[in-house]
Amino acid sequence: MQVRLKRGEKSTEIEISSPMSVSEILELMNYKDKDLVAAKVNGKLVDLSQIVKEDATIEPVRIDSEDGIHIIRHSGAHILAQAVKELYPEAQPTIGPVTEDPPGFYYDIHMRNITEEDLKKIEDKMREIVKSDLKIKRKELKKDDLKELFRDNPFKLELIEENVPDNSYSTVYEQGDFIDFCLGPHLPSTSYLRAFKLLSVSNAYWRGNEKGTPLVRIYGTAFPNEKMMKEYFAMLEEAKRRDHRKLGAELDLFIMRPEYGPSFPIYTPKGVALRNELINYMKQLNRKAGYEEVWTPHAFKTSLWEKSGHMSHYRDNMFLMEVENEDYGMKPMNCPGHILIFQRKAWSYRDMPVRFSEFATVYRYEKSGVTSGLLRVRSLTQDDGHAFVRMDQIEQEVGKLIDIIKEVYYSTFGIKELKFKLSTRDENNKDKYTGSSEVWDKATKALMQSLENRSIKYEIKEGEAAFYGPKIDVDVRDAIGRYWQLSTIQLDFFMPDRDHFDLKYNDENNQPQQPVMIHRAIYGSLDRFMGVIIEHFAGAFPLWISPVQVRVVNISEGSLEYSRKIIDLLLSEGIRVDSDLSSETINKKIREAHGDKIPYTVIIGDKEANESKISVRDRKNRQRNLVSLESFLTVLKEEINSKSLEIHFCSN
RNA sequence: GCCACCGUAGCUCAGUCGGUAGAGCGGCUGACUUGUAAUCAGCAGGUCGGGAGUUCAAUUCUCCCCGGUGGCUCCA
Repeated sequence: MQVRLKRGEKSTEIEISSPMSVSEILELMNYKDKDLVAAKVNGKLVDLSQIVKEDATIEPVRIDSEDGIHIIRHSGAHILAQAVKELYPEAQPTIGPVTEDPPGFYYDIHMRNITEEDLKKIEDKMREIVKSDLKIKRKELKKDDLKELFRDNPFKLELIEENVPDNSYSTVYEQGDFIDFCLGPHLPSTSYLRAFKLLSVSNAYWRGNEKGTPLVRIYGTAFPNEKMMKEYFAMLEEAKRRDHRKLGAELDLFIMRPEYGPSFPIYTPKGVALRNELINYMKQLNRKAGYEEVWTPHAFKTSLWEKSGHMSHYRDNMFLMEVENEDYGMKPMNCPGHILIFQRKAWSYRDMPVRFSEFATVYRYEKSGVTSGLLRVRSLTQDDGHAFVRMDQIEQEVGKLIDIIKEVYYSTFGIKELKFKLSTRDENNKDKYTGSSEVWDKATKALMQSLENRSIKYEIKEGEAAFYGPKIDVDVRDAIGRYWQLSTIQLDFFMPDRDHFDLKYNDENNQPQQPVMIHRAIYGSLDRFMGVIIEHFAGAFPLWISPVQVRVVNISEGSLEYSRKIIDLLLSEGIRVDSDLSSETINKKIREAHGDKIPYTVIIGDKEANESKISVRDRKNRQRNLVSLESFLTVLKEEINSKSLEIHFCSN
């Protein structure tokens, strides 16, 4: 047999006469590497113990390669499970996958709840296992033998039943007394786990089903060496500094008073300055896209929510109240209100699309464990909008929306880490959905087409469509790696139908037709979007949304009067200005301006006052002395109007 | 909602092996009048998240509640 060893560009070949393992072959070829953990044989990732029986190309997989790291973490999960089994013999391991984001692994185990102290003990036990350098052995077993082996573990039995066809084989991995049902590959032995740490304990459910068996989930991470692990933790610390909850408090953008309103953010003057800029920008885009702005009340009688289906589908998330024997509900969504506006008159096919937009605060009761800073709250303001369109207008309308999303995220805010998702119907469970198959297929195709026309990469999430229609969602990553949904474009065949609001327009033959509703939001939740951009800019906002654009500081009391004059002039030009005219030192004032991430600090001393000039320092430590106020204002206004992502004045 | 952890001054945190608490920053007052990342001094702030229990005594121990943080199908 011909065996070729491939290392990057180089390759060498030998001839072997009988089947032998990868490690034997490598030894034969004099390939020695203490960082070798696995190999790719003809492109397939396998253990070093894998027997080669035919012509093959072998690529060594080192511990610090992408595949190597994956294997370390996978074996880390096994060692974790082994440690748990040794400490708690009654524990039943279930699944233990590698996670991409955050980088690491977890193992879900059916056992009693454990505390952080227990976690320490488990980690110590893992170190023992690593130290004793147990060989990790792969074995092939028949399905029946697998079932016999795991007869005490119903979870593994379920997995075996599900994944291994009758009468066929699958693999287990054995290290010391521990054996796990697993496809592998794994490290050659436990001592290769050189840098690892257990991170946290939480609670998960078997198959993610809240009514299923609760499991203990233990999170950990592992790296090829201590240095890489340290770097990772340092990076995490850095990310925490961007956390919008921390920055929101430091920059005085919003507060929370959980004792009075858990997860109801309260916006302070600076936060509102930022919000207003975001709102004005979006209102302008909405107008350009043909949306007419409307306003609807914050509560309606439940009769409206019954008609819209919210009382049957969304009741648990609604704030309900009784007033004078009548039931009311705070609005969790705006669609029914906008439908009432649509219904106020008769429409022609020529009028379509009809579009309404509203910056509307909605109220949703979220379960106590799922709220998080501004990213998931119970009162949120949506840049909501609804377009009522003809079937043939879907693709164009959706395309326009995608263009807006691209403009807002990519161009205006420079946010590139977006994930587009197309949620479609579960093809095996069509009864769950309203509307005909034909309409669904057409609509899904239209969504797909509008994404592809703009060469946007997207994931298809089959089965994640709402029961009333397919949708496109845009997710973004936060400072600590979690993804949150921002924009959404949802098609809806449900609310316009005869059983609900029975919406109509007349076609060219004067026949009544049912419009399709497009629910859409670009920021999604303004609150969430604020959280995202606080983290994205780490609080150093572009000038146009910066709550304080300019701070004026004086050097000493002598320049007080001239400082006040400059403040008034800036204010009269519509610049958001604050000042520090206290008797503190200039050193301290500058330090604080930097801490507050103020874009421009205007410094006024005797020199400036005498020459009727100003000096400007920016938050990047750059400075221009003795310039005219006019030249500064020109640049300020240019940066504000162009929504510049950079501040330039001090760079020339 | 479930699991773990957490809740001390406006903020960040220390502390009490059970005897009702302390620092820095911030605030206020005064002195200093400063030229580019913390001037000095004094003062005022806390029913130690809420409730109940154990105890001569609870911020500290126990239980309950309220909040916060992280996690809750990235399938063997």
